[in-house]
Amino acid sequence: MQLTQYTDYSLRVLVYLGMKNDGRATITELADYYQISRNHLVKVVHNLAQQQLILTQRGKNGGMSLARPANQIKVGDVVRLTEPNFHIAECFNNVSNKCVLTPNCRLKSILYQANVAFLTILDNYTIADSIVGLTVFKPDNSHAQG
Amino acid sequence: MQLTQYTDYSLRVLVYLGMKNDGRATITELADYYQISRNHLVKVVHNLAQQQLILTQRGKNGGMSLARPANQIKVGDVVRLTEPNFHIAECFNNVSNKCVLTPNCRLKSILYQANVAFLTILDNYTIADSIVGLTVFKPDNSHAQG
DNA sequence: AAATAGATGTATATAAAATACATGTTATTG
DNA sequence: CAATAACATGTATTTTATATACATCTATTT
Repeated sequence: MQLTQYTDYSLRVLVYLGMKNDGRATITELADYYQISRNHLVKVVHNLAQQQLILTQRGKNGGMSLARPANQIKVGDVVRLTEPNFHIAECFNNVSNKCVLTPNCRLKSILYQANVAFLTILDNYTIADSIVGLTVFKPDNSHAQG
Repeated sequence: MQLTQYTDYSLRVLVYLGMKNDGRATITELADYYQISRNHLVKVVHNLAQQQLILTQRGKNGGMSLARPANQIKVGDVVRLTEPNFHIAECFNNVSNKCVLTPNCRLKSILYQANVAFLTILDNYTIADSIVGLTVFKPDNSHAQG
């Protein structure tokens, strides 16, 4: 059981923006920081903007920023808006489902309850909660003795 | 977010065994009933036997049966024993993790709590609970008027 | 011994996800 | 108003995970 890297990257973008003093960043800056594919990030950022989780600005001095304060963005909502589906088992996909137990099987509602519980926990936290203890740039210890 | 079909099939095997009066079945019987790949089921069944969730018997009149009563097999345990991993995000995989936020990021513990909540719900149910209302063979309504 | 059924390992196919590439659009700045 | 910076968008390719197929072995029963 895992979330897609797409969702992972989406969360990291928001965390980075929350960490930065000015709250702004470009895709290139993020790709460099996380050492991940710039091209992939382009799509992640585009989706975050479509979902109104961030604001983007094209052109020179453009970039992105959080659409609202980090403490008002629930982790659960981010996951709901970025994860492609929550087809926990085949029976959750009405199109491809071929299980002969449907619709009498109780497993589906059990799995659904578990999925709800998963997202409910994430709803108890915001991007701000994820950031505690993090800073974009490491503290300046360059003058400290090795 | 989804479980693998492997886990889905594992659950279906246990549900089928729980449904049957004699509690016994062969791989071929299951593959026919669910209309799924016999070859794939072979691996599912083998794993279920290794995890001591079912007992298998080779040879003529062989087959499988539940290792213990259906009401003593938690859905959560089945999922834990069949799902290949619970790497909710990249940072859960110590081998491949390259996220620069590790280990200061709080997201990992938030996602872990959600994963625990997911499994905890499944621990509240057994294979017997999943079966309620199910029978292997449809009730005989052949004499009823259309 | 023959037939049945699971055990096991390897190989292939499929599907999903991630990544790369090409080009377009918008905004700023000098 | 031209040059540049940065996001937008669609398509193609690569990679990985998962599912499926195949071949052969071992065990059990009759």
